[in-house]
Amino acid sequence: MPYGRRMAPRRSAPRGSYAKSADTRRAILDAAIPAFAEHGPEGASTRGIATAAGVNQPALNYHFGSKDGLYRQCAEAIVDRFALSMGESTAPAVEFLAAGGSDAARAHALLNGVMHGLVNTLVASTDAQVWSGFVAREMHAPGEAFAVLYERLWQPGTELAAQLIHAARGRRGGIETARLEAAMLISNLVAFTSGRRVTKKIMGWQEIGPDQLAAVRRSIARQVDALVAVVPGDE
Amino acid sequence: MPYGRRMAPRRSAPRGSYAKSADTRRAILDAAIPAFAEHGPEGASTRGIATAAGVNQPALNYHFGSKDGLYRQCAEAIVDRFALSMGESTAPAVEFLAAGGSDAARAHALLNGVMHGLVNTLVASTDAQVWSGFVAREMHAPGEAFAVLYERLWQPGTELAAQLIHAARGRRGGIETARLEAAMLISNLVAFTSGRRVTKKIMGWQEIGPDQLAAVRRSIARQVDALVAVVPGDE
DNA sequence: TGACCTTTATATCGATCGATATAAATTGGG
DNA sequence: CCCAATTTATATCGATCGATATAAAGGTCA
Repeated sequence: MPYGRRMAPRRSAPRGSYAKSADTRRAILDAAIPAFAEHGPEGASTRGIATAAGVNQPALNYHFGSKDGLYRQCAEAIVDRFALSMGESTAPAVEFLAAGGSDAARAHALLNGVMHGLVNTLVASTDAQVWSGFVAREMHAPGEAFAVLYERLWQPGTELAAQLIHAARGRRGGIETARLEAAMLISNLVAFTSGRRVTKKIMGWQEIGPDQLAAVRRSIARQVDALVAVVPGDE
Repeated sequence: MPYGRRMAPRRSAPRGSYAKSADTRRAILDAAIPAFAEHGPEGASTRGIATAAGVNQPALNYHFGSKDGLYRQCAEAIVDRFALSMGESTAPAVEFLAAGGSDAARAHALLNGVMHGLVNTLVASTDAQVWSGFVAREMHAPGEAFAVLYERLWQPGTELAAQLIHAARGRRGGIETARLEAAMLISNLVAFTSGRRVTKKIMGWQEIGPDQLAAVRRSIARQVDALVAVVPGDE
């Protein structure tokens, strides 16, 4: 029986050097992420994703095992790409905190840098507009990807901002309050990710260009300044 | 042919006094809203909604015409309930603005009142946890309900907050900036609606009780104070 | 109470879903 | 170049989807 041998579906990239396979996987992921973002894990159809990716439908099961497996890999891919985009602005902040840095002014500057990078990644880039639908859905209705997004995105991101707020206050005031304020500070930006369409309509913006980005950065910087200036409990 | 006469499905409440029908409609809506919120308009099944509502599946088509018709009515119901919950805190603010009020301190107080009401409605109430999934999804992936939510929820809500910010600044600074800041101020609260699960996990909160609510209100009030204290362009 | 309208329940249709058995084509190591 | 492993393509399965035709029950008012 020379042909027709059945194979167990793969769950990870092959060891061999079949280069084409990696391209197919990438094409499927690039089609699946916007599909899941728009229609959700239940509403998106494997046939639709396959057509958009230019492959046939069983290719999804072959490369990712199942629809849920593909969904999980989409989450991993989103986190990887987000981390890649944020690395430049978070690396010095992580280094500063790991060294136990206590220079409040430097912490303040690093916090501004991280938020600047976050605005670039989430507001200026068009990729994040696709990711945000995926991420927002998983946040409200936890599914197969919740653990990945929490451990690698939400928790470390919020904690980094919280530590920087705390350090910028000279380590005065509670870290719990700093965490809450970090979560709310980051939440501001959903007005330009998930809520981008509504915000543009309300603001009468045709697009989010340099002028609009500058306005967003000004508003964020003002919030950071106000946040750092007040030590909770001291008021 | 005494039985089996076919009827055109209804699209609105019947004129007569068949009281039971209103109960059925309400039961279907109360089952449909969380179903749509969790699984989306495509992922939620009419059979699942019917079972949860304690009715049979064709009842949905009979009372709401179609799945899309039910989805639209869910949006209307959510906006109605939201408006009912917010009326107490928005009414005096609307009145103040309609009268062309120019007392900046009063505008500041009214803005605090509106945000206080918003925290009560979105963070303290459990209903909003269900609504938020519905609303957030429609915000990112506009569907049958986008127009209703925009015209009756997002646009007037943001505009009210923007006008109050502007008035609290003594009408100095641009109204556009106030609109942007209003949108971002309100966005803060998604950390406790769509993002409630993640925020609770990050904060280590078992529940959002009086202490947690007070912390949220403090943080919002500080943001409002900082917002009003700075007139954009004057810095 | 009887005629009529409204509402609920049953059965079923065609379409589409995710998954898989199977076959064919492609690729890389010897 | 050839054999074996990998990847892609075809066909089809059972399950579930939204919708509707039809039947039965419940309510209203003369």
